[in-house]
Amino acid sequence: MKGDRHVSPLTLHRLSIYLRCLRSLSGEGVTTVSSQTMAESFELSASQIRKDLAQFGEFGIRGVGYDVDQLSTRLQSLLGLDRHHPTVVVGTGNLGSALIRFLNAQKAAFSVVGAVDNDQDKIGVSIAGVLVRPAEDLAEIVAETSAEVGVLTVPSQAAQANYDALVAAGIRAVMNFAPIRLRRAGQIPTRSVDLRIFFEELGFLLA
Amino acid sequence: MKGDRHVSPLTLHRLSIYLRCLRSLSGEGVTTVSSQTMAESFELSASQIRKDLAQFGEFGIRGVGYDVDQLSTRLQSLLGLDRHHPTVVVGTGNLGSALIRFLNAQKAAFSVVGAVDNDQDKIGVSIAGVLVRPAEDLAEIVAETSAEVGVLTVPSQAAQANYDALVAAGIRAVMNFAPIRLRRAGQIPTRSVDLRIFFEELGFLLA
DNA sequence: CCATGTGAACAAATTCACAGCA
DNA sequence: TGCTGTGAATTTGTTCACATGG
Repeated sequence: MKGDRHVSPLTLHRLSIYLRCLRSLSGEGVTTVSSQTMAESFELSASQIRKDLAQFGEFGIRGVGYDVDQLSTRLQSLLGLDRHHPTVVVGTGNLGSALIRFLNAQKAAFSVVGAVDNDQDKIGVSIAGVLVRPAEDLAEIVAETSAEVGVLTVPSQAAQANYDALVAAGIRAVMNFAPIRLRRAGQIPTRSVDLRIFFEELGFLLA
Repeated sequence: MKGDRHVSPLTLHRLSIYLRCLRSLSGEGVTTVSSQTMAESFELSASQIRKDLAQFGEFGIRGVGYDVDQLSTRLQSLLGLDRHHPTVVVGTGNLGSALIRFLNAQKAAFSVVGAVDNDQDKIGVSIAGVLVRPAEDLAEIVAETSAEVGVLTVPSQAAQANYDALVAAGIRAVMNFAPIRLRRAGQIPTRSVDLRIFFEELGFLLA
């Protein structure tokens, strides 16, 4: 590793993709792979794979390639997937409840340990084993569960207030699905995913 | 406009963001906005806004700025949002049904006109007014409804086969939510969204 | 040998800075 | 005057090509 430089969002995104490819290879029983083979199989660029990985250390063996499982493990560690990240979901509508089921179905690093909503009809209901509690309990839940990640799946009008509440409650990162540009509070890493934007991009390609 | 050059994915993504910002401004009753004001309000870059927009024509008035509604309309047209894109959903699990409800809740360009699943328990059920039919009926549904867009929300093992089925049925664009790298069939625009990748990126930022 | 890791060459994207127009 | 639209400068990202080492 060469002094933990800044990692570009593009590289970060590709690290996740490499991990997905490696898992797929591992599932097929492949133990070693060269950047070239990987590039051909998954429509990537061989030199880019090498450049991306080289930022974090020397993972390959010259003349041979990369050990699939070893590299996989190393990437998981880089992406913090070898640690558990307790997650709370704010807003249990269609998307919120789908995400709870999605995240808890796969036994992965992000598991949902709490959920809140302000709709009386939803409070008290359990989704994939997670009890939906009133929005006022948010800070309490974050404290009780040591939740690190907050998932925002509330309507856009409510997004900023709930974001601020998450930050105030001491959450360490936020994943926002509300279609709005949040005003950041502090230095909390925040990732916004606007499903409508993906569809709109497709709309352009259709035109 | 200057001879319809290639539009970079980054620019395309930002066009969607600009549209979101303009709608928000319009909702606040703002009628005119300068690139600078917009940049400050939404944490964007003023010169980048101008560069991006200038690719498609001269939308602004020097000394004044942009007409919010006019630019909004123009962007919608660029993104093909002034046309209707009938959409079919393949796979009506958590995410699939959430997307059906999501897309049909907002009266927007993408509305779901059909859905298929291969689970007997789901076939015959209606989700937000959309009847779930057997997977075998896919080609028929695409033909009946003139569906342009296919949304893939099936488990990863089934994704490639269903993708191929969509393409064979004559779909014009595919939105894939299965966490797999699809092998493209033909020149069909295809956009993949892997929710796990967004979480993994957040994992890195937490580490 | 063969494939990695890397500096050097190239390409793309962003920012700067200002001419030109309402 | 004030803000757009745009070439030029800069930064960032990608590809190339090869020295290096298992």
